[in-house]
Amino acid sequence: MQSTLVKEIYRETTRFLNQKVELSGWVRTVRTSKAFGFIEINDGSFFENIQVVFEEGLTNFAEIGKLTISSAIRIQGELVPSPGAKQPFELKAENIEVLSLASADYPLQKKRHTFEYLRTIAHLRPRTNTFAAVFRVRSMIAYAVHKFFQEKGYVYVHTPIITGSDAEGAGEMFKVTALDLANPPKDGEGNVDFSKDFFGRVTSLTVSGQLNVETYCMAFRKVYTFGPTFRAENSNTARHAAEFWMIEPEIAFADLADNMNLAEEMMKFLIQYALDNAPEEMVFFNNFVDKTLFDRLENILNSEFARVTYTEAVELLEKENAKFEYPVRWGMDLQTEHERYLTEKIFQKPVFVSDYPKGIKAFYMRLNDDNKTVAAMDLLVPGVGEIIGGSQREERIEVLEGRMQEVGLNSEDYWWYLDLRRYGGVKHAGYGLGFERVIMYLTGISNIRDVISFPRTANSSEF
RNA sequence: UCCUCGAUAGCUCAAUGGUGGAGCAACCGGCUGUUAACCGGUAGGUUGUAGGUUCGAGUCCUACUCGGGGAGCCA
Repeated sequence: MQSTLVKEIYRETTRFLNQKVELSGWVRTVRTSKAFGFIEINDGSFFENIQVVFEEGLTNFAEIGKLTISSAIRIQGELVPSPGAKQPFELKAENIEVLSLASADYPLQKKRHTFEYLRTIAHLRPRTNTFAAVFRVRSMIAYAVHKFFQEKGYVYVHTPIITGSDAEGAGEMFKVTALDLANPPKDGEGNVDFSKDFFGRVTSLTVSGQLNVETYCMAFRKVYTFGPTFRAENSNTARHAAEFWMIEPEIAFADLADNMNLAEEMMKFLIQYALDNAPEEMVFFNNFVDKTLFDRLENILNSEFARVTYTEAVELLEKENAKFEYPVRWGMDLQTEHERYLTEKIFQKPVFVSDYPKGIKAFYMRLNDDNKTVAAMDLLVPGVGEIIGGSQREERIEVLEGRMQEVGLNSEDYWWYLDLRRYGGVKHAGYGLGFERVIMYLTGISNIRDVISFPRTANSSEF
């Protein structure tokens, strides 16, 4: 008999009802009585379990009644309507084969566990309802990201993981070296001589694919990256990780407004995709993780994101200065408390904040005509904070070189980046989207460590 | 990295400076439709690590490790 998947049974019930089927899966719970019992199994194909009924007529009835949680079994039987209220159908077992008996000290019990504990058993936590739901949604949303951009004609560019550009200013970098760290070669001044290293220079793990992907943008017009990103910041928060995935679209012949339009359309697409394609998981999140999830997501789908300039945001916030630990004034970067107040209290939905003072933003962002602000934008969302950071890029070479000088960068190190402005450079824009932050936003999970399979944070790289 | 709170049975938590307990899980038994099944019983401990104060420390002090919340940095 050919094995059937639980997902097929749920999605095409009439095809299987009152038919013989074979299932295989892992035991989630066993409830026994003297002459019969129930097993719920999960076969990995679907969020929901299926209930198996077994009776004392089975030759191995006693053995089956003592099955431990997470044991693997194969069942042949008939799919029948269930008299119980909690499931529409159940499998009446005619034969149950024990494929693998799990040790009784299996650490996941039939009870609620804290996320903190589950992080210590990251190799087992995808077997829980919550993490099964999180990681199935994560997989679907990764696909949805590609679907969104590919169907719009974007070219997916694999930018390098190892980079020699050392001074992008996006964060502390992890060094990549093949030198013997116990005995590295030294130069005349006693410093490590990286010219003897594998690449003949200092190299690091990428903190952003942006500078590289801009080059492909000038060839393909619409491009995106989607890959791992590394920051050696000693951040200890619920929304930072040392290794995370980032999506960076870049569009030519486009300005900051086009950039924001794209970001808004993409966010709505991803939300709709999750609701349409993972309904069981999303209902679970709404019931057990964040009871406001559906209200929040529906509100976003049905409304336009707010858009304010930094200057307007500062004016709005200054009226509320009494409420803040750090009062707002023009020229300072917005504190987390200010960002939260904007998106959670004033607008109560996602808000783009644009046109920040040039002094607090990166050198490559396009200088506005006021000479004081740059065409940058952050997307702030309730509960998560900054989920997107982007800008229109400076395409005027003399302005760009001037900005690099202001912030102390050596333009020779960026010769190929500057070349883009020499050879058909046009206005263009792009942004970086933190993939994990999207998953947090879509699921209501509040710690980034719980939306990455094996999170890497400071002092934490077990598994 | 800073502020703050915490770490006790496999898990979630109690225990006034004076004999470390409970619920759940595990194990044994019972139960004819269960739904985190239920009922009875058994076993389970170097109180995060290293020092210190004290007649006596889970409890007080110091350092460290890890975790939660907040901040900085950002995605």
